[in-house]
Amino acid sequence: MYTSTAESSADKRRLAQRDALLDAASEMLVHGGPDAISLRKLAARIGTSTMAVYTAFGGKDGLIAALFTEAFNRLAAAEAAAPKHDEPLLWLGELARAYRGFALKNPSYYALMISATLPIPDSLRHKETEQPAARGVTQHASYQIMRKAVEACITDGSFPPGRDPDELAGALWSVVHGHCSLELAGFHENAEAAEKRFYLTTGAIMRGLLTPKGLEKFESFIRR
Amino acid sequence: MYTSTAESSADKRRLAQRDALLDAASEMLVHGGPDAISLRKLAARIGTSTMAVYTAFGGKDGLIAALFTEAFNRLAAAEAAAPKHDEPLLWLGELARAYRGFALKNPSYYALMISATLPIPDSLRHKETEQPAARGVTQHASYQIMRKAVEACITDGSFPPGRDPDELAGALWSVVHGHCSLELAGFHENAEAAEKRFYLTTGAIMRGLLTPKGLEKFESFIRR
DNA sequence: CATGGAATATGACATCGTTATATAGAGAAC
DNA sequence: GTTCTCTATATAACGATGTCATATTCCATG
Repeated sequence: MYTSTAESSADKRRLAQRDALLDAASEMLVHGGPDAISLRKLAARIGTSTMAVYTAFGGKDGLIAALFTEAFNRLAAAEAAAPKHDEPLLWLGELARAYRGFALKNPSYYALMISATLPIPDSLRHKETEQPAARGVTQHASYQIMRKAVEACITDGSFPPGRDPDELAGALWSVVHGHCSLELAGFHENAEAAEKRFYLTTGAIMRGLLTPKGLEKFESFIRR
Repeated sequence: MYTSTAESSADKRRLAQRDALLDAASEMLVHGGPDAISLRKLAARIGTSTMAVYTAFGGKDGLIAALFTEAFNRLAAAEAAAPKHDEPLLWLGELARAYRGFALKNPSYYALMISATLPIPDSLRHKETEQPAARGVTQHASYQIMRKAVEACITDGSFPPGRDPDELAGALWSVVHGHCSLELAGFHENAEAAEKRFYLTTGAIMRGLLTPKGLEKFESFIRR
């Protein structure tokens, strides 16, 4: 029973409604933000009752948690869709650009990812796993893609050899996330100024991490 | 009437209860996070009714907005309490350390500041001012202190002359905020690893922004 | 076809923010 | 000092929310 890979029609129906719930919740999230997700309205939208959310996700917290992983999956998809140049440095730049593009185009999803920063998110932490929300993000594809690009920059000689890829990727993640978080909050004057600052800040962290050789390449790419 | 600076006893009573409400709300925020703030429990705690919140703040949104500015005031106080060395670079380092210390010691307040990142925060934006929450933060003391340190580093020659202080301060703010946001979310393995990453990341952005002279000074400070 | 178990619908419950209305209370005017 | 007016407060109600208990329905299995 447990190891049965052949999905019965009941399982298919279950998964279908789970997807329907997730899609509708996603639509509500994108349209009105995290607070706009109401179980009653959600159930009414797909013509069922609120109990469906409990059987599929165990409650609203489970639904939010599912949307949380959905957010990271979409981020990973956006990064995977970024053009992958042969030049690792250019690839890394495209990944940063894709990250910001995702944040700007999906502010509600990004807000949901950020909201897990709360000390007591109640959405993912206090369930079976006591661990905070972002723990384990480094295992996710959204992070691993950036890590791969960083590794390529190390073997490329753009980043110092022997440097921990996670340290470098974590630093870049912090910078990109910090900028996008502030930009979405309205920190900058306007969109153009924010974009200028984005390249300025990401450029600065790169200059602080690159080898002389990598820096030379980087500068040549900048002034192309 | 309007220009009367002499506060009547009614005004004093009003301000006193406003402070009482804010203190109790702050306690609830620190204790249980933003979601733990209930107008009913808050009113019961100080022995009044929920209407007090409406007369003092206009509703829950106004209360949250007041807590939001309170958060920035506390951050500014933490930065002002940081030791101010004669050496601007060291001062800047103390400010970054103080920022992280505030975030780690006041996760609920920091979460409240972060929660304003939402596209529709409903707490500060849709009222009289349509502007997002973080707009105008650059006018606040918490930012201006860092800006002053950056300016000192420019006149000091550590940062390139003619560089826009707001660009530099904004970049540093992005980096420090990004790291703290991820650290509070549980991105890092443990506290020691997080601290190491903090100095690594902030060091990298500094290296990417400093002049050769400033970088030399910076390196000498690092290996002290 | 019959049956057992899971999914769902319904309704109740506690809680929340908000608001209308009534009451109390404090300062102003005489 | 008394009265009057206006503001603040208390109370209760309203709509909405998440959650859960119970009853019903539906479907797969024997």
